[in-house]
Amino acid sequence: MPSDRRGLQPRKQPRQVRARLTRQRILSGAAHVFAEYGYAAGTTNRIAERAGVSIGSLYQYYPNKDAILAELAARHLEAGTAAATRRQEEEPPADLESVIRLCVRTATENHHDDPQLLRVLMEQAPRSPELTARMADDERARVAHIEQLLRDRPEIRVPDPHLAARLVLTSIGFLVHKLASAPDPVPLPRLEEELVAMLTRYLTAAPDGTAEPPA
Amino acid sequence: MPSDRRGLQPRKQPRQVRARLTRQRILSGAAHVFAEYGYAAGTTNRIAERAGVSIGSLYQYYPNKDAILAELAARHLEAGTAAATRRQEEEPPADLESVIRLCVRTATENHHDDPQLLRVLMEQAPRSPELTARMADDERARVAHIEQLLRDRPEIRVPDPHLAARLVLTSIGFLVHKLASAPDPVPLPRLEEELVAMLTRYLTAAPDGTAEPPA
DNA sequence: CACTATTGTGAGCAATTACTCAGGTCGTGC
DNA sequence: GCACGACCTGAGTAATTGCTCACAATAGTG
Repeated sequence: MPSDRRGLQPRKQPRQVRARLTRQRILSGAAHVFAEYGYAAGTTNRIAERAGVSIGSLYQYYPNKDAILAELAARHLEAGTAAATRRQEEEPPADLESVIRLCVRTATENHHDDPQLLRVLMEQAPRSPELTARMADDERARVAHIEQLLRDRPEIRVPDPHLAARLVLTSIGFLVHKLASAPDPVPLPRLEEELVAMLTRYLTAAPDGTAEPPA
Repeated sequence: MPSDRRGLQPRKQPRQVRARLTRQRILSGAAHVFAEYGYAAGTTNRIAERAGVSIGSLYQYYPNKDAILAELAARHLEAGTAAATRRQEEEPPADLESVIRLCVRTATENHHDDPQLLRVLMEQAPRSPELTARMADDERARVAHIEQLLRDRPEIRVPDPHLAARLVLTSIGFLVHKLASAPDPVPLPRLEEELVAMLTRYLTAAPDGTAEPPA
């Protein structure tokens, strides 16, 4: 099992349409194979076969197996944030509950795309420094965003907005993923309601145990 | 990579003390190796070396690599539930907050044991039917326990106790694990406070958005 | 057409892996 | 002491893996 850190950049830029198509086929082949077999058992030969491309072609565009997952991850993150910002611009959330609901919706859509692949991505991220960095950056940005939002709203009663933001985002990201793809899955609409309820109550309740209704 | 499902039962029962010691050394060697290298890169030869035991001895007691992880998981689960029930008998929780706090404490202790190994365990569980089953059973029992507890307490205002129990337990299990071992880790006492706050508010608030203080 | 750059191929190599087995060492009861 | 079973050893095997490379096919250009 070689693959001794050689960077994750593609080793060759496609100059013809044919090549771009090949790259695309490799990527979607990899997505299917990783989702079905997991990362370890998702061999490069299997990916090439599934993509309908020779193993040599695969290695013309990706220096190693990690690079394929890295690009898959990059595209996923990019698509996710793009969708989130677009949606936020279309319909700016009025109250806290709407903000939370928007986050939950984003997570559920994210999950709906390809739960299996998403799991592989999250599992493998900690073992690849480049992936970890990318995902940490993304997470940091989202946390900062929510944190600012919490600071701006007077109805928020929480001692540490930063911690609260982390808690909220981590909760959403994982609970959706976990409970929606459990052996006994929770229906997404139900899950959304409960999550929104839990988090808004957490954020708007006063520290002493009493609570106030949202403004 | 053979290992074609041969069952996870030990292939030989130790009859002498020497053998029991060997088994123990293999187990703790495996715990270290899996924690350090992950499951895929935690090879059986490395485990044997770390345990100070020959590879042949390893395969006298474990039919394959999966079986080692399975026993590790079984022991972990067993220890966890034992500790939880013992603690619950020592000091029966009075109010809801105490119940939640007890759950959180159990999770943090669980985490404190060996965060890395715990991660490997949770990652690998879905790929091994036996492991999945065992962990699912454990989870079901804990959920049922909390669910009953929620039903017994009048101050709980939540539409579906079963879903609420799942949500609470999944939240605790994962959030502790994730936030305590993040690159920027949240101090455990802080995390405990916030988690307890979040979950008690969720469980005791009335569905219409107002809330009542715990009885 | 010819010539070059780009793209595609797949047999096969080097490394690694889970796992075996023939034979040795140790403990235990007589 | 002796015999027998329990226990341990580790070089070796078959299979798998990520990846290379010599070559073939195709596209672009004049």
